[in-house]
Order: sequence, then C-alpha cells, then structure tokens
Amino acid sequence: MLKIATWNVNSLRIRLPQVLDWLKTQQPDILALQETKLIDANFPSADFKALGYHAAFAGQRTYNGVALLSRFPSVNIVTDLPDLEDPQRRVLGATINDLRVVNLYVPNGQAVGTNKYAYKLAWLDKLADYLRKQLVTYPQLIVLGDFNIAPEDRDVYDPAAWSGKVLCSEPERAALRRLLALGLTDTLRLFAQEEASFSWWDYRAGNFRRNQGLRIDLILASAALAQICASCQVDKTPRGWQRPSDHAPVVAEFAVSAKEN
DNA sequence: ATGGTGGCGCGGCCA
Repeated sequence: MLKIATWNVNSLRIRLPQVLDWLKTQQPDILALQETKLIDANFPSADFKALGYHAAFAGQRTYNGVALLSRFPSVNIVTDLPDLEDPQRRVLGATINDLRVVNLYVPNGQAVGTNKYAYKLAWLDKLADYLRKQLVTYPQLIVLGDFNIAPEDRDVYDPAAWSGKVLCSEPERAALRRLLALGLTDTLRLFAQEEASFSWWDYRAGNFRRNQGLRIDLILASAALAQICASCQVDKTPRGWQRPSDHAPVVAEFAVSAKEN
C-alpha cells in the first residue's frame, strides 16, 4: 500500500517537531508540505534524512514554500507553472518511482474582488493548462495540497455565512471543477466520511473546538490511481496538539505493491 | 462582536 499525505504546516521551523512525530507514527511514503516559510538554505533536510526521507523543496522567506518528503527520491522536479512569472513558491512537481506528484499551495485570494483574488483565478487557469498536459505525460498523477477552495457546501461548517466569500465563491469552485473535469478525482469523496469533515479551522474564536472548519486540503488522483485508491481521510489529531498548524493532514492510501513504490 | 489568533520579524502583512 502506498500512503501519501498533504499538510499545510504554517511554518516548518515552528512545526518541525510535530512533523517528525507525525512521520514516525504514520510512516507515509510521501508527505507534501505547504507554507514551509523557509528559504532553501534553511530547509531541515538532515532531520528528515534521519527518518529515512528524501526531501525536495521550493521555499522563500516569510511566506509560501512547498516541500515533498518521500521514501524514494524525487526526480524531474518542477517549481513553477509554465507561462506564469511568479516569485511565490507554490508549486513542486516531481516523479517518485512510477508516480507523478504535484504539490500545490494555491493562492488564498484574501477577499473576492481584490487583486489577490484575481491573481488566484489567473493562477488556477495556468494550473489547469499545466495539469491537462501533465495528465497526458503521466497517467499516474496525484495533485495534492492546500487548494484554498472548499469544493461544495458540505465542505463548509456554515455555508450560508460563507456563501460567495473567498474560499467558497462560485468562480473559485468553478475553477476547481475544471481541474476535476480534466480527469481528476477528489479521493476523500470516494469513501464515506463524517458529516462535517474539514481540514482547516481558523485559529480564532475556538473554531476547532466547535469543529467550525472548511475542507480546503485535497488529494486528487488521475483515473488510473482513483481506481486503486483504498482510503482517504483527514487526521484531525495534530490540529489538537499544543501550538498546532491551523490545518490538519489529509492521508490517502493506494493499492500498489511496495516493490513499485 | 467589521472582532477574534498565529507566524514572521519588529511594523504591518498575510492567512
């Protein structure tokens, strides 16, 4: 079984002990991280190597930053969307054995109507172009990360309050549906879940305690992989730890032999 | 409750 996970850690410097603990207990084959907020020179590769993980990363100071930790090395690494001039480190594509993995930190968008929202929609357009081509080259494609979009109302604790707001607006949801229409499956929805299954809870106002969250962290799989997807769930445990990230890990398993991956 | 909390880095931005 191949176990692959995504986790927005909101600063890998602060969260490194939690990530190391989680790797030890969950032992995923691949972990995609977002919001590492580290320049590459400061990436803690040695700490992961000590646990048997290769690391690939694309970071910057203060904001953004993505990384891939994996039992087998990453090759053919890509850190930018084609045809998009962008200093923000939000993309990390890599081939790990027979699998193509694209780790994303989709722009937040701040608020509908802002420049950041327009950047988010333009970014998602470029992403769709890229993934369309990736699917041709790599039938075994996983696209995962912090999408900063709640796909449907059932992914939102209070759909009425969030209606039309950033993370839930119709243009964002339409952009996500266009990604799915390329031939990608939202693997969590292949399996029965608790009614309110979220992956992010605002730090403010005790939102996690009341399970007032959104599901914005997704693991998408191409048809060949969706067919052999054996499970997908949110691991809420780390969100309850002391000084947590505001996101929880999402974990999916695929029925491939250990020899292949 | 137009607030609230957290990370970065030291004032204000971003989420």
